[in-house]
Amino acid sequence: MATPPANDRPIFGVGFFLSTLGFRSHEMWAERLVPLGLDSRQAAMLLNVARAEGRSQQALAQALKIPPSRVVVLVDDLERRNLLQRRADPADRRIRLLHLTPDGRAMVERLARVAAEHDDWLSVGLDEAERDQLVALLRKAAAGLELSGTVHSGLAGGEWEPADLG
Amino acid sequence: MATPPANDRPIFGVGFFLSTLGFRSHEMWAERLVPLGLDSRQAAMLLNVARAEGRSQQALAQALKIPPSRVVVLVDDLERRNLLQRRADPADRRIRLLHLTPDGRAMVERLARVAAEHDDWLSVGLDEAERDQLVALLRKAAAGLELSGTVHSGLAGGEWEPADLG
DNA sequence: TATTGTTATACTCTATAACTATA
DNA sequence: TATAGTTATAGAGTATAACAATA
Repeated sequence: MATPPANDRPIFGVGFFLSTLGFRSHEMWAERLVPLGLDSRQAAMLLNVARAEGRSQQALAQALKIPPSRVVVLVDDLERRNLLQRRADPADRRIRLLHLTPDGRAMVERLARVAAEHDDWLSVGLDEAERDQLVALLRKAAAGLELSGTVHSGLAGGEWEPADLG
Repeated sequence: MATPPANDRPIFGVGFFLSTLGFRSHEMWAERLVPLGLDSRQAAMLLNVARAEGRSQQALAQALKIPPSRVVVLVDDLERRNLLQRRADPADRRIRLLHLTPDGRAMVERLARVAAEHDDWLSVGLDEAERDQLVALLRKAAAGLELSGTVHSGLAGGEWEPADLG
């Protein structure tokens, strides 16, 4: 049978559950970050830099889709707390290269643990097979949306920029 | 085999994809509402009232988890545009009962069509079986989270408050 | 002249708290 | 006195635009 006409379809479909669960996931993620003293964006920044140290602030702003002016203050804070470090680019002195400090690297590991906890919490209603299935389907849906626009992705290789994590 | 230790688990799991896709879903949903002249919250309000006409503003505020003061201005706007109507409660004159106007009902039907389009768009990478599977898994995950706190739900009966739709 | 990072400004949301009218 | 709705105020978060240094 074909897809039923719009009016016969449930309002509570993919979009509804995705938005609702996504919202709740983000909400809870932010809560888990409080003890770490991190903003969800700052967490994303740390993970992003961890994946490619030596990024410029500009690149980061683009990946996270936030204005460069906002990156400044967030990096300011991370630098003050010795998690991130701005280094000069010998080739172009306008650019600040972002690097993790040892504390920053420790924080990234902590983030990985918290993310795992978070995932467990999110999928508490699912058994292991279902959880794998869910991730696979979400991945596929994301690929179909060419989400590279929103979250810079190289989906083909299974690589994701954690731009919006949180 | 058991769940692997936190540090060996991918950062890009359920939480990441749920947040990312949920965010994108909401973003696109809001875009689709622009031509209708609706805010995502206003859309949720209309759907909410459609499911139970005669709700009070207070009840609506609780269901949508937004302060009553905010409900006022949103209802003001919807009333000005003849989509919603405030009626006096004969039993308690403090209360305003919310009802859809004929225009409001037409708008709800339009919303149903837009929501169907939106769902199609979201699941463009999936075939029909996969899409059904995804909804089922999301539903199950939502049930596991006892999401009734965030989105007032009677999940058992498959009934959802569209509080956070969008 | 264009670009990186920065600072300053202005604006949009949002929540909070005062206020009124009923109960 | 307590509650529904409303109004007013103040605060957070955000983007925009001006600015300085370098290319």
